Amino acid sequence: MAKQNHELTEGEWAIFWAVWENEPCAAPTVQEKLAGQKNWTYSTVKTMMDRMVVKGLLRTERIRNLILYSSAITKKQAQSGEIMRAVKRAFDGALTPMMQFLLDNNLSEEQLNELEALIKRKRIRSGTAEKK
Amino acid sequence: MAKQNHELTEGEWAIFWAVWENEPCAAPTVQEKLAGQKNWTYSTVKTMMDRMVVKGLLRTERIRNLILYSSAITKKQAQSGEIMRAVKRAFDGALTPMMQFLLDNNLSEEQLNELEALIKRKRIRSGTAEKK
DNA sequence: AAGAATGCTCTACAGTTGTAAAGATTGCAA
DNA sequence: TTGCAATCTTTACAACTGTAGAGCATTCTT
Repeated sequence: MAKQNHELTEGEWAIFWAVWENEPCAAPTVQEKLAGQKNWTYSTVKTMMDRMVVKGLLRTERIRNLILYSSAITKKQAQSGEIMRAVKRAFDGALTPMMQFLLDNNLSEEQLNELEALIKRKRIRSGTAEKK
Repeated sequence: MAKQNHELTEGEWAIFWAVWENEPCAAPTVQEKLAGQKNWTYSTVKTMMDRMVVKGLLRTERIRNLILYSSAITKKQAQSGEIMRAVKRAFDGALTPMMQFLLDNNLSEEQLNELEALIKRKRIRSGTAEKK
């Protein structure tokens, strides 16, 4: 499988979103899906995608004259990588301080409630007893 | 104040960590503090710092022959920006899905407990009643 | 078969980032 | 006062990223 810990650029993220929704898909498809959001020409999209293939982020499969691209990393991996990148840079690699920060600075009361509910639900799902 | 939403690079983060701990401080100081972690020469550090001044990330004050640097954004701002960047790219800008993701993928049982405790403590601190 | 579409390949270029050598300046010590 | 040490200034360069034009190949249409 593809090597972990790819730091995706802004452009790569945009392309991935389109690819994940449509893979396997051709470069023109990606360009169309992105139009409006990113006003990239076909050339631009194709160049970036080919670079991503070299980096091991996308895979290709040639069908006659058409080149189909697929992601070489899952959305989850990418999301996790992005979070890890933030944690590493901004919180010296420690997740809990980042959570603490979010709690203190970014979450509304409503989001706190939501979060608490998520924790409870997660405990139920995974059958873990709450520590008294 | 400095414009918000600076996307800091890896190198800029490294420099900021040193500056926040020592400001106002001279470039050689930063280089020394970073030695071991980043093996940058004085030239490298100085170049980056001067670029950061141009970008409005650092400020300078000249005392006779010495140039002292200070941060133009707080650690909090930078951390928040880094998180927002991750949320924007990897979670389409929505915080709660990111929290959900963390819960599901990155947090251990122990961290869940810790998190729950943090929420409770925060509620007490801010005097907000828990919604029943 | 010829032209139009469609998709691909090649090449290019400017801005940013990491990286640093070389030279200029200046202030202190002998 | 003369030279060394510390610091600053200038210049450079390669890799990466965003951006895209120009031309080539293939296939569809009439």
